[in-house]
Amino acid sequence: MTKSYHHGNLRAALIDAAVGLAREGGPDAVVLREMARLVGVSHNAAYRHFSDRDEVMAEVAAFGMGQLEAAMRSGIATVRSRDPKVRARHSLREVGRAYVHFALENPGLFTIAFTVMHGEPSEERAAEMVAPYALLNEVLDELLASGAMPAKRRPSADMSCWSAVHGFSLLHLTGPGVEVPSPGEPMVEREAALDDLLMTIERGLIAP
Amino acid sequence: MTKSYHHGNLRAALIDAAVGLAREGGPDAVVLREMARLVGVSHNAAYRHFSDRDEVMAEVAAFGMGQLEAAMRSGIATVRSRDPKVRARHSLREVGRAYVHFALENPGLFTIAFTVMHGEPSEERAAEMVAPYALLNEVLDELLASGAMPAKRRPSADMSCWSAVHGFSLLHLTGPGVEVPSPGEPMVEREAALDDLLMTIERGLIAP
DNA sequence: TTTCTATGTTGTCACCGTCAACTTTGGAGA
DNA sequence: TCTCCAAAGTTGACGGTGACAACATAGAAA
Repeated sequence: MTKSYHHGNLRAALIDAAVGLAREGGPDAVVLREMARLVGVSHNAAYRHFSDRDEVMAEVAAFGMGQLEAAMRSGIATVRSRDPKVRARHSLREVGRAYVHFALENPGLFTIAFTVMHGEPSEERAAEMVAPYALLNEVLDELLASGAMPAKRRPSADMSCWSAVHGFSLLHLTGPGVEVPSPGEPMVEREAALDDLLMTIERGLIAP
Repeated sequence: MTKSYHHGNLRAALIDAAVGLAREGGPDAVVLREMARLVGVSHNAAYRHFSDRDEVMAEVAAFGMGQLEAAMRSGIATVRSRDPKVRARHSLREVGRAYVHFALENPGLFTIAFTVMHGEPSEERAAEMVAPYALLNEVLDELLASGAMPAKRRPSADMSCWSAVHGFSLLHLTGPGVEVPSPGEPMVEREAALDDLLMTIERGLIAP
């Protein structure tokens, strides 16, 4: 409460502001001075907590990855099937769907999460950044264990699935000629296209 | 030759410089003042030929799309098969491979080509921006005509294929945890993963 | 109570995109 | 051939940004 000279936990507040900016305007909207303004602190205050703008971006990216992972887990949690094969296949579909939905609903965060950052992150941070990828691999392991997918397909399956949903997301976010859907009809088409994509990948992994 | 006051075709020269900067440093490296410096003209000279930095970026993007389309055509041109079905399938693989290779070899151009631009482009420019997409559709039409792919798959096939190669490209350019390969061994793994991706999509489109 | 260091602040610099006002040039019309 | 004018390039300025350095303050440790 003491809003005197020392803020208390400025770092967290700044990250919060940065996430807000990121949500609204994407990477370019994350401006150190604007963060400071939002928190009610002078420009340069951030430099006591971050060495760099890049460090702030890394923080936002990590947050975004966390949110993405959570969304993917929620997607998996909706699967009701008991039969292992069916369950694994449905799980794969739902992580994919959740991935795309998150990207389309959180363009700014998603974009920043997948923006290169040159600094070497900590061990823990590195793990955080690949959590969604790790989760996908869990689902694929389940698919393999259920016997639904030939073993030889497993090694490259992660990259294939990830590529598909990642590409679909980005094309709909920044692709040329891909109509930006105002909420309504186009959403339906987009969902249909997503369904087809997910089924195509699934067939590709499972077909003999 | 007359390098006096009037340059002659400054616009083209500036675009040239912009493309060079884009190649080396990606979007952020395209700096109006640096372009002017490279061409040997004062800052602000560009404003006689472009209304905006965005307009320059649009020009670079269009150039990149052109290069991408050319690369894809070259890929198709390598296909030797005569049998329609085989030929169509190989063409699909090779456009995909060319797409990814272009992206990985021209990160800056590729990135800018897929960067949103808010202004309404001309009719002609719009066509230029979707040329790679149009080319993919040609190949898919061929695949359909050859009878290799069920007709009901055709409508969403474009998005599925495009998503896959686009995602693969971007994940390898900016993905977290995807090791940046110095020329050598990792390239081989990457090519193997790409092969598997292309085959997975192909199976997904063709499997009954 | 004193002091010392974390944390914020003020001031400054270089760079960028953009606007406005000025200058030069080469070609169209007399 | 001469004149003049619009197109093309220049100079100068403004606000905004990330970063650095020097200074100020609070709050805990001594």
